[in-house]
Amino acid sequence: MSATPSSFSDSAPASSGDAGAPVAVQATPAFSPLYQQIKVLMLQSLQSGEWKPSAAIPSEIELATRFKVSQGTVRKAIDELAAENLLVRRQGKGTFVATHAEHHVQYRFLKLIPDNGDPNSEGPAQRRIIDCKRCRASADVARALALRAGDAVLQVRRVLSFAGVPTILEDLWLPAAPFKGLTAERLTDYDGPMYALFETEFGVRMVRAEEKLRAVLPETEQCELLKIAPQTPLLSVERIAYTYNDAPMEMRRGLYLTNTHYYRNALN
Amino acid sequence: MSATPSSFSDSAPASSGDAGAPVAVQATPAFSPLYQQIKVLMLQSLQSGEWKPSAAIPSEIELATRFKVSQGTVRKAIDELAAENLLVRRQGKGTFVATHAEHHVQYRFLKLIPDNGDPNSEGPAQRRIIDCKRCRASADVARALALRAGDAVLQVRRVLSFAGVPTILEDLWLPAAPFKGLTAERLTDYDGPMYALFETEFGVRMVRAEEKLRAVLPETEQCELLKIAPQTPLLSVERIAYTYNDAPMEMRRGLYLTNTHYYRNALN
DNA sequence: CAGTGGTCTAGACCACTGG
DNA sequence: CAGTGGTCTAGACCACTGC
Repeated sequence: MSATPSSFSDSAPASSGDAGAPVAVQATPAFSPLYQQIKVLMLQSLQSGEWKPSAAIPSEIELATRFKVSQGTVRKAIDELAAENLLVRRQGKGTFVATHAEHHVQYRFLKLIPDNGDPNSEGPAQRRIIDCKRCRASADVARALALRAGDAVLQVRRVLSFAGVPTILEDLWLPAAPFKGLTAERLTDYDGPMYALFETEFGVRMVRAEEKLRAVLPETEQCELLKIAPQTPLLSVERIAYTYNDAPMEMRRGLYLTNTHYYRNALN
Repeated sequence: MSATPSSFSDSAPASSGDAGAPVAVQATPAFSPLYQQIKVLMLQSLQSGEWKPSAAIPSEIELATRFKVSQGTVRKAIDELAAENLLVRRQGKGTFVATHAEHHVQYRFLKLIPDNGDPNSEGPAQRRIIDCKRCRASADVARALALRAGDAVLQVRRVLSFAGVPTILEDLWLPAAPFKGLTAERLTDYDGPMYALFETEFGVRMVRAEEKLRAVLPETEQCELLKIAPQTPLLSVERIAYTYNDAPMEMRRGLYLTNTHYYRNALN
């Protein structure tokens, strides 16, 4: 390495000392370590589709020569991307783009667990799509998805059952543009997590999500769909899921029956 | 470095398989990288109290010479401990033992947030200790705390209010032995998070926790304490908190009013 | 066996903190 | 200014995978 590691990004040196005036605040000196810059480049490769879900990315040595840095530096970049669940390292095999399919746990973002604590004990959930229609975004949905109120969105409603017992009622909203062509039929026919379908069919990869939980009482229509008595308390889970660049791509509201299941959370 | 890095640690393999049988599974070849071994040593220093909460630990160079490894190796050990929130790195100053006190966020484990999303907007919670008594562990509590049913435990009940509105009703159980001398008065007088008091007064540091969430309806006594109407749905939060070595040290059951607050969770 | 990620080292230099 | 954590390098070697 002969080139200076600081890369571009610093045009005029700002003549730090200057004189005369207080020169305002000069917030961040905008120093970014090399591995962070490389992380950004790798994120672009992910986002652009150069590296596709479940595929292997180039080896560390290859990336090191491509970016003209040492192996240790790309390693640190990969480490961070792996910590964010964007990449998966497999010793002896390579580094792979994370995916919602083939992920040993069926639903990575679903934290509802049967009382015995073992998500595998009851087998895969039965999914029933109730509705999938195109409509206009309400103010709430628009805000969540960073759209304008009235923009076209897709609304999906479904019920998940475990061991034949309806347990989750979900409504979800998607921006219409990226999901053009999504129908109830495709949702029903697809065998696997919905987010896996989004990856393979629409090229939209959900990277992280935030949930807001509340205890609520159901409305009568919801009682019918879940086949429960009125006044049964339900766990309301409102989720916003993000793709790369923190762009919101899904808003979802689930009602969870917590008689035989619970929402598990780990605090660190 | 002259010594082999693999260290001791493999005396009698516990003869897990027992006799006659097919020799069992021979799980791990028991290879442990150097930095993991050092991490264990550092954990011992934390657990033994050699390094106290909020104090600085020795510098990386100092630790490197003490453990006779390179700085990079202790660095990796510290990195992991920092990722687990056991240590806090501060560039230019040193590495410090994490603590529940002086942590800019008042309650590190409390995920209930006001609707506006800003935990600071309503100031500190008002705490009212209702009860603190010594009693015998029920089967549930005993299992959670790894005790025997009937063992002595302390039971605390309290109410947290925000802006004068009762919002959280909590019952919590502690093993009596480590918390000998805990009284309602000390709980009331102490100004700061309860876990901070546990650190300074009893040398018990809570390291992580697991929560199980459900939606429930309150009993009449609970309605009175929270000053709510019957049939108000509440978020039930059952927590088990662990100290070092994954030893459970607290079982807690909270009832959260989610009219003006929500439980926030981030999924990665 | 070759190729991949994982560990470890030694040393140079940078950025931040505080006296 | 000295001391701390943070970055970066180059190279050696180890552990794991699959052919």
